[in-house]
Amino acid sequence: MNSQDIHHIREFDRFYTRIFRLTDKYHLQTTLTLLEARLLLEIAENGYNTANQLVQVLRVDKGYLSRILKRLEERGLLAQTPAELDKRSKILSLTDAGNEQLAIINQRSDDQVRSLFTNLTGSETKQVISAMQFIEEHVTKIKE
Amino acid sequence: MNSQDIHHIREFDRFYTRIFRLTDKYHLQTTLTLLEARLLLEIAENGYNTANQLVQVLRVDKGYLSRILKRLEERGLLAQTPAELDKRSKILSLTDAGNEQLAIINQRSDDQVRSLFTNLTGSETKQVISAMQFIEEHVTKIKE
DNA sequence: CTTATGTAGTTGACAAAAGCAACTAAGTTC
DNA sequence: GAACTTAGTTGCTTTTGTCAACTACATAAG
Repeated sequence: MNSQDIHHIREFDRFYTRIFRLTDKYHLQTTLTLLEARLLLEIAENGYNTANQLVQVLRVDKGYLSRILKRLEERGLLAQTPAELDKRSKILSLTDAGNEQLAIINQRSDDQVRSLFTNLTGSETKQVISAMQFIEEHVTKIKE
Repeated sequence: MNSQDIHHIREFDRFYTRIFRLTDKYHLQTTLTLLEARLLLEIAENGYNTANQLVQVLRVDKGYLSRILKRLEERGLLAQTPAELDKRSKILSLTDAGNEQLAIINQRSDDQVRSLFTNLTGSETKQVISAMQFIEEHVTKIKE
């Protein structure tokens, strides 16, 4: 891999964080932080249902996470029920209110993605998505 | 744009931030934060040489930035010389020590990019880069 | 010229986010 | 059942980021 290649990739990285950081604002106009929103999503849609799993996948400090989860619970968005198998851990799930919040966030996030692509034709959009999938499939091969 | 499309794009977004966040650590093993490293880069390589320009391009609070620049100056990495044209502003430039730090960061960052791609063949790498460039060219059309 | 208005950067006060380490309670190993 | 590991909690601290007020300079209008 030559230095031109590396240059292109780092260039893309800066581009990406600049442009798509807009998408990071999807939690605005709700009362949730970015991380809180992401937690709801991971719990409800990606099946991560213990604090420990979330620590692994989001690489966040467990103490910090513990507090955030407590806050979400206090706000009635999250339920933490003691696990039967392993009494040290708690099973996380969204309450109805939590699911509603998540739906709002998803809606807003979808809107923002849509607005990022409004200037593209249908076929350009398809090509961008193909490009994304190509990157995803190939770069995922990596061990962490 | 249909909901499948949106799903793919959001999926890519999560993928990207998860994988490439590794790259965000390029400042590690130096004493610089991510933002500090980025500032050095923008000043030395992208020609942004006033605090105000950096505020625009990186979208950071000017008070916060002011403090960070002061810290970089105190550490001998940055020089701030009063501008002749507009005495309110200061022209930013890296000291030799600052350029050395930046070189280290660039080296490290390059290494990390390289390691992200070690499992790809040469032609796969080329294709990933093409995909990145396609995304970059098309999604940049957007007004902010 | 001088008054009004705008701009670049600084500073203080504060709030939110994140990290670290010690701890509890429950599981695991041998 | 003693030694060790693991899931989550709590107290303490640092880092990061926000906001508003302020200074010094710049620019435009009368």
